[in-house]
Amino acid sequence: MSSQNHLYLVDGSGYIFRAYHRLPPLTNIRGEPVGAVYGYTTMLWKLADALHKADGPTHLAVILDKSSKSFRNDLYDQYKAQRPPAPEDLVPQFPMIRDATRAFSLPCIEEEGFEADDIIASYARAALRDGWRVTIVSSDKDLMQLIEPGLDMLDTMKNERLGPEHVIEKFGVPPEKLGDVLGLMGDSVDNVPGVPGIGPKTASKLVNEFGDVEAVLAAAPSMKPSKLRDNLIEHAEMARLSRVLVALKEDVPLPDPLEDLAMKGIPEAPLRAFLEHHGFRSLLNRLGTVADAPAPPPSPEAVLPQDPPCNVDAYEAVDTLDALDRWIAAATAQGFVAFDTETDSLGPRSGLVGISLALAPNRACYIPLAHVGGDLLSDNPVQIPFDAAIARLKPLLEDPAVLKIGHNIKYDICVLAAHGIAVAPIDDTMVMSFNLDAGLHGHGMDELAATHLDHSCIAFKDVTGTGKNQKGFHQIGIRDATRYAAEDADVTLRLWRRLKPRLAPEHATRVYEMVDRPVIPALAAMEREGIKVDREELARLSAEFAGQIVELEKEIHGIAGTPFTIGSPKQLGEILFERMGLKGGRKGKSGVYSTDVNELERIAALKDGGPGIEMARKVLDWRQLSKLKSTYTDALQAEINPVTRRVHTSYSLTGAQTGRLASNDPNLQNIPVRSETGRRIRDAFVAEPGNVLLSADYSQIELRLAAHMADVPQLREAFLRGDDIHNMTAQELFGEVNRDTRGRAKTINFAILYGISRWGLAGRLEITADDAQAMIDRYFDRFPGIRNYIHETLSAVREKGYTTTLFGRKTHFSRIKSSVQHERQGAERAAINAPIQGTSADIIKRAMARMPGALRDAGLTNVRMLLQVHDELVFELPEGDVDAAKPIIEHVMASAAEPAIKLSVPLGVEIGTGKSWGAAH
DNA sequence: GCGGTCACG
DNA sequence: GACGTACGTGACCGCT
Repeated sequence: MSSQNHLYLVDGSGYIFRAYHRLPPLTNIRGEPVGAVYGYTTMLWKLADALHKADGPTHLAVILDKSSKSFRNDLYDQYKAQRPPAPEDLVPQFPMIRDATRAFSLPCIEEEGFEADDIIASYARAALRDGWRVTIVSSDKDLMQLIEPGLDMLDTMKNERLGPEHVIEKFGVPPEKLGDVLGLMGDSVDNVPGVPGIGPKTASKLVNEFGDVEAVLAAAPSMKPSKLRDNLIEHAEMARLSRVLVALKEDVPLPDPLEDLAMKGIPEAPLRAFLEHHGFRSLLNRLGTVADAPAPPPSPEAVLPQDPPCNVDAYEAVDTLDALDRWIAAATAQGFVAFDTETDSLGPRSGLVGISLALAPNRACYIPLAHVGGDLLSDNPVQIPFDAAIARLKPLLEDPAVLKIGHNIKYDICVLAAHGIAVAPIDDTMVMSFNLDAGLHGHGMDELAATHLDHSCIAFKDVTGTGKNQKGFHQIGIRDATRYAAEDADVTLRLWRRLKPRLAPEHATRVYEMVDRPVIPALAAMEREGIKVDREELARLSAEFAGQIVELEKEIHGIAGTPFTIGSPKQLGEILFERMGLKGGRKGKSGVYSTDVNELERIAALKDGGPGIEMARKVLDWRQLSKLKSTYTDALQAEINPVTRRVHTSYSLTGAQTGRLASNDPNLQNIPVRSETGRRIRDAFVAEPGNVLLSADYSQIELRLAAHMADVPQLREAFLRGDDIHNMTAQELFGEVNRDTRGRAKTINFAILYGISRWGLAGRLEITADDAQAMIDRYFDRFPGIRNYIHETLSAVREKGYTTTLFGRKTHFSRIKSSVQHERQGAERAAINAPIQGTSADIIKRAMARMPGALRDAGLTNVRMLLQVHDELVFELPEGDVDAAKPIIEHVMASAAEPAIKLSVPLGVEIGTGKSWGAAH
């Protein structure tokens, strides 16, 4: 190894902005936001660890921006003028960045009047003059101008070194010409103007042709007449100014001499103090022995020793049956394998294109099965015959002794089911993450890789492109496909090694193994099955609605006295409240008048509203019909799968923080039912000839759970007797039962489930806040268990940061300690609701997981579960099976909590059948 | 990409 | 005294 000095210059400000946007919003043990600081600390550690290693630093400094003003503001007063202020949960992290740097005993350099980029450039120039090597830790494009022999850049998030070839690839010019390209194209983030109409492509073309900005401007008059020519001439001065603004100043006086930046290794004491201050526990582990302490909550990061970084060039493209057999044998011997399927499109009925496997970090492969396209001949044309590969993979994927690990494995189960493979047993890292960290961050693979592995995955878009030129994965060359696909399996395996050991100590095993994992195969089957939709019926409705919409439009424009876009809240608000002069328009924070249902209904009920009353009524009708047409009758026709001729939704297990499912593409959980017109859409969801649809729904499940969880004897006994619960509440609260008191009691019952506020209740019941408060007090006096439940739920969430359901599902509420009142209050209401909504979700998931087996055991092999709508399950079955299926379905649903949980209230299930979903209700 | 609106439990 | 007003979702639209 040479004794050459190697200076690392860390662009600290750039790093934290990037870390802030890429990493989840973690908080430390005191609830302070530290996501960016955590990322920054691990990054510094990595650098400090590499001291004296090949390519590692011998000298290092962190450079920060001291103030927002620099000499560039004197050149151009608009420089960085429209930059938004830093996000409020990032601001307090800036001083912590300095603390972190000091904890490593590293110099932190900032100078008034200069930007970090200029200081970095000046240090870099000085070091190069002395014959040192230089690495700039940043991914800022301005700094890329500095790249030259002996100076490179390092992107620690992508673990990528950037040399001149990177600049050429990205900007089409070598680093020394980059300033000219940046000057011409400008930079909207820094508010550097550049020349209008010139982006990276045009800029690099011009610079390559003419040399630099001055030469381009000089050549402009002789170009062929075009907008480009005009812009170059008209904005020549802006181009010259921009060229100066993007140039880096390389002669800033150095605050500390180069020699003072020498690294001394990682000093233990200050670093330990810093890590303990923030509770970065796994980093403390890395430091060595941890002081004896009662087991603190495990930190969100890794517990295992660091794995080697992902090496996408280490992955194998499997091109022979022998090679495939070797991978299968190794997986079988090991007893677990992470895998991922690649398909030609999204959705539960997509076509299989290839499969990747991972056995250990960097030990992963991709098995291309259905790639096509001419350029493959030069890449890797050899693919194993599809059927032969499937035949070999099936025993592995079905082997009860080999655990198959996927990230969102429901998708892979769907795809493989099309080829007769029933994947089992399974683990799912996405669901694990959800069961551990719901409410803290998302659970997509890219985000988890960044959080837990400090790794940035190859983006799907970077492989396939976007927009109209986007390719299907089957059109991707096998070399690129292997890098992407095998990396996904590798990352899944790495995530599994981090997340699986956390389940038991963090008490997430129960919900994972008893609720969420078991429901995956049932959901996959439902998605594959789909539901039949009567296209002709939808088309009839679309046409009918279209006619009515046109009529209403004419009438509305007539009342307004001018045509306008009714669907634009902005235009509608101006018509109503300015042109028509209606009073009481409320403007939201965006300055647009509110025109929502409440507002329009208020206008429609005005005594002196004049033409406004007609207007409001017609707009309400127009809105309803437009919504039904665009979202349902039009969109659903397009969702009918041409092969199965049914509609296949996709359920997200991690979409709702409370543990509910979410349905998308299309959403079949919000098909209209409340309005008469909307209900006609449910009649288009039908059974095949000879079959019927069966709808089974839990009656009042959330109120029943509240009665159990909050221990309210009157509610419990009312449910045991089978009484009408809202009547009972009305009797308790108002002493008499009639339509009015029952309606108010119902509103209050729901308000309780949602976390009540007197203001909210007052708004709903149209009474004063004082009266609402009196009603809430009375409710709590009659049902003191509810008051206790709310109190205990809030104490627990404030202390632990999360709520739990009866099955142990956690939902984290990081805003529960927010200093912003409405954020905190919002979190409190959500936390009151989460255990109830979440337990209900747990129960129906358990029913769904058991349903296929229960039906099979009863010999009902033609009964298919199709849909879940939170408290309702929809089945399709032969007419003749209805009588046999009803008691099975009823029993599975009613007993779904057992034996894990014994509820003190019965779960009521109501069942209906009919030829259509509408008729089954 | 965001806010407004509205469909559901 | 201002703030904004019930919990959880997803899709579509207009607008930038």
